[in-house]
Amino acid sequence: MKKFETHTSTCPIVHTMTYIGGKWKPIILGRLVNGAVRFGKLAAQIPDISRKILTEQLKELEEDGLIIRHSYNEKPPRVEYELSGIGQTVMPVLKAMTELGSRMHEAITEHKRNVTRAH
Amino acid sequence: MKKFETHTSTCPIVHTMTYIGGKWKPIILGRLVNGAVRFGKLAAQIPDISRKILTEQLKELEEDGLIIRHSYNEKPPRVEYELSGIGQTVMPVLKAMTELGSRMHEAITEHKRNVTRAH
DNA sequence: ATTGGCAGTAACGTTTATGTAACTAAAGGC
DNA sequence: GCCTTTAGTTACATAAACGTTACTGCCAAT
Repeated sequence: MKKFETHTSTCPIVHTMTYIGGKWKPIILGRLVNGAVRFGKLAAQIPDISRKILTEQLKELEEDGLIIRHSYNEKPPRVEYELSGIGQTVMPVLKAMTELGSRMHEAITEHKRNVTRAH
Repeated sequence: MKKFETHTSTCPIVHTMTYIGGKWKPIILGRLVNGAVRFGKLAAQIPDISRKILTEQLKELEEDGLIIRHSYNEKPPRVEYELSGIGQTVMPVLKAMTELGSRMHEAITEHKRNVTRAH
């Protein structure tokens, strides 16, 4: 997503989109609500995300302070990601998105079926 | 945003992102919560969106059934957009995003200042 | 000696999203 | 006749986002 000009804007929704508006970020954050998760487990649980994109998104989330990266100096390596204090504050949005998703998907699917049938 | 493979996914957050995950969609929907708004007013109220993008996004929202387009046959033309029933169900998400945005922006700004100072 | 697992990185290519500028129609005012 | 207004459209261009493939280091097990 092309960056907003955050400094120009005062709209709170613009701010929210700036930090968690990426295609994958809400999904990644949603996987972390139950505690720290390893890199490999994230990659396995999120369908169709490439490791490169996952790495990039995690790095951005870390730079913004939404998540914390724990790197254990072991072989083979072990790296875990967990929500920070700031990251926890996103949970109400994730919760609302979770509650909305399935119902809205059904409603829209039916809406489109009706539109198609109408012609 | 590249489309998700919605049919493959069962994650509600993925569904939500599919329909309102675009850069501008939550912002547009946020402008409609207080009733129908004309095209030109939307363009004026949303900073930095081009008319072309606004048109496209409105068309997508209409196809998904989130908003309703009212076109009055006048000269010069008048077109208004308003939230549909499905569109109303998005409001909890918009509300959560609104409440989160400003506070998160401040928190992240301070976080980054600290990181920079630490070196 | 070879293989496997983990958490990446590098180089490269494609696709979407977004942006700019110019243009349209048709009525009303000057 | 000419200008203004509204809600777009068209053609063109760029910038992000996203993806694939191949590669790395290091230890343990086979």
